[in-house]
Amino acid sequence: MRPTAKDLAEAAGVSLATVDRVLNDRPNVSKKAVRSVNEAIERIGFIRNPAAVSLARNKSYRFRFVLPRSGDLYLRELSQRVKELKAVLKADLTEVDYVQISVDDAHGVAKYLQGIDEEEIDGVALMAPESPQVRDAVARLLERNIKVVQFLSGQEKLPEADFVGVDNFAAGATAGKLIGRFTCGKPGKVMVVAETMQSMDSIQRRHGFDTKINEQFPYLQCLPSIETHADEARAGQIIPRVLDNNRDIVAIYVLSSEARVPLVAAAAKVDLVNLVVVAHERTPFTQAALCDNRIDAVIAQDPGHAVRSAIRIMRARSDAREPLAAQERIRIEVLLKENL
Amino acid sequence: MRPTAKDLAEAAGVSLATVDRVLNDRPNVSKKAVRSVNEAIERIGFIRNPAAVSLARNKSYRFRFVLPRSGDLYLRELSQRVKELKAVLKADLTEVDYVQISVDDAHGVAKYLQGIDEEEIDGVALMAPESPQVRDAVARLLERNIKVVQFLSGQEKLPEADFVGVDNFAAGATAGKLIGRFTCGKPGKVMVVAETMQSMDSIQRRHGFDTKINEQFPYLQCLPSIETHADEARAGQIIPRVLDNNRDIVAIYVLSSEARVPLVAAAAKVDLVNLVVVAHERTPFTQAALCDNRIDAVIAQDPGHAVRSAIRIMRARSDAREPLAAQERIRIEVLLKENL
DNA sequence: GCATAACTGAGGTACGCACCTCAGGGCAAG
DNA sequence: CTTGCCCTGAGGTGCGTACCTCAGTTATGC
Repeated sequence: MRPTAKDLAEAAGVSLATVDRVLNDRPNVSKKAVRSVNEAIERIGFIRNPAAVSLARNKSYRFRFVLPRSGDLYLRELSQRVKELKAVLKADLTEVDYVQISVDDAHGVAKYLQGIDEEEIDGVALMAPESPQVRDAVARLLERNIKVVQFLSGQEKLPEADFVGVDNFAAGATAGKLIGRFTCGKPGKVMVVAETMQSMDSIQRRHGFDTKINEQFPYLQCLPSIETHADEARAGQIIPRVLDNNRDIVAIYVLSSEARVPLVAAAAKVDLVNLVVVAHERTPFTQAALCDNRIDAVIAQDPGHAVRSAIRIMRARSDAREPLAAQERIRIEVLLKENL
Repeated sequence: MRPTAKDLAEAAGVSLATVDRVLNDRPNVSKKAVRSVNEAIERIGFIRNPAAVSLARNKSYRFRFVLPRSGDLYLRELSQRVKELKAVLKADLTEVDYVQISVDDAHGVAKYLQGIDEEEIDGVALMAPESPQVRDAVARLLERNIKVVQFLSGQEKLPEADFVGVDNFAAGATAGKLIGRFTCGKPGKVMVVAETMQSMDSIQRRHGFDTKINEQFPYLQCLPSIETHADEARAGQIIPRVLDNNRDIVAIYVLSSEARVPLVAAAAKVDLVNLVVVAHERTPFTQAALCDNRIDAVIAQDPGHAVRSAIRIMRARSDAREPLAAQERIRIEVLLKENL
């Protein structure tokens, strides 16, 4: 039979009340009592019954995902995953929702975060770019005991908040490796497209990419990053122009999470099937493009995993538990047509 | 406030006892009562509090992983993951252990399964090759209400039991794609090494591999599968001989889960760095070999995910719930040096 | 040695549900 | 009509923990 708190009290030679005080860090316990209880825990292998804890506390969790307003297909995937989990998690006393705000306006983000009521929200998963204001707002959330997870996006990692997402340097290097090997030693230029090079993710991906290419495939020449600013018209102008001016482009690397706009723009000028194309994130577009060989490989981080992981981490933090690091590492997935 | 069973009784116009009978499928309830309760559930959005259910039932889960006795590094990874989860899951009233038996002896496997006591074990995750005897034994386990998960290994999938693992045809095709693209159009032979071609996984991987190569890289010639039977001495003899007889080998595909033995044998004759090498499963060996370029890519299924998934499925089945299919799909991972 | 603070134990209630008993009502077959 | 069966409600107990009160005990400072 699994030992209960009562057994623990007996084994430690104290009362149930004292056991309770020790287990829940209540004041007015002597060091001696703490010691004897802790020792008894080890000795008899006491483990709190989480179901009973949950029932007695009768506490529920309310988490919010703060996502960018702008965005295309990948963002839709993310919000879709949150919605799906919403239904599932209701059973577990966990309420999840999401909002979309303009993350480019750091001041607005900070203001939004400040407006979050700690009586209503226990944790926030924040997908927003780095800025001093946001850093500050996050720090203040933590002060108010609202757990924060830095979600996918590229703040400089705050040591106080958990991070869910991949190592973007490695992701870029992986893209570089694939482009290098898939181009088979053929010299030429590589077009690199981003939404913006302001964000930490883009910088890190680009850095990993360049490092890999320079080191191992020096006959490939990477062009400066094209920034679309998520503007379809702008992309439709610039990208064909670059393709025109560089007839020896052999590969395209789209390092932003949204590949549709730039690749549709590029397809107006060249047949993507004849180029090596690597993009990020699995979306209906990239998946279809993989299938008909317009894209050769996709570097992805599973949005479902990411959302679940963020929730598990916020829950653990709310319970003052350590999350299981091993389980929460998000993998850099390499998707080919064959392993979709 | 979240509605409780009491609220539900009120809303349905019946007593708590009847609500209980409906919720737990007890006998002696009129169809009318069932209807009005179910309708009230929808109406007020009643959801059982799982913590209270767990506490009241005071039930615990005991699951067993049945793994092969033979095996090298990947098997060690698997058992390691089981051990790790053992400690974590104790908190959740879930006992997990594993045994290793000689899975080649179908009769022995069947006998072992038959000997499992349904009073002691609620679920079995079975990693063993297909055979009529094993199929039969699994069916009898299910009859005794012991949940069964077909774990990673290649039975023909029993429709009654859940399966955790990857699509091995797709895994083989992925390996074929990588070898095809990494060899860059250079004609030559491909050495294919397996432990045995008796098992369903091997057959499917080989089939996927051949299909891909024939379809897209016909200038590559795949040699017949070499079977090592996990015998180091045998591998040390055959593999160098094949390499000697086929000087135009440009790639090696190790389709078994254990890559160490065949690749060490091959390395005695050739420098793996100069060949395209694709293997399966992340182990200390494959990881090190990726790092120093002896292996170009590894096709992997994360053993930690697989173990956790099997446990979640067995738990869901024990609770007569449907597992969440979307979460339990095991990905075919492509590992390069860069995204380890 | 006395006041005060720090500690301890006994006992209770609550959480939401599962599972049990038992009494009584309705209904059909004989 | 009775007998028996199906159905229903009322009420209780227990699961293991959190959290509360209050009386009583032991150290601490002065």
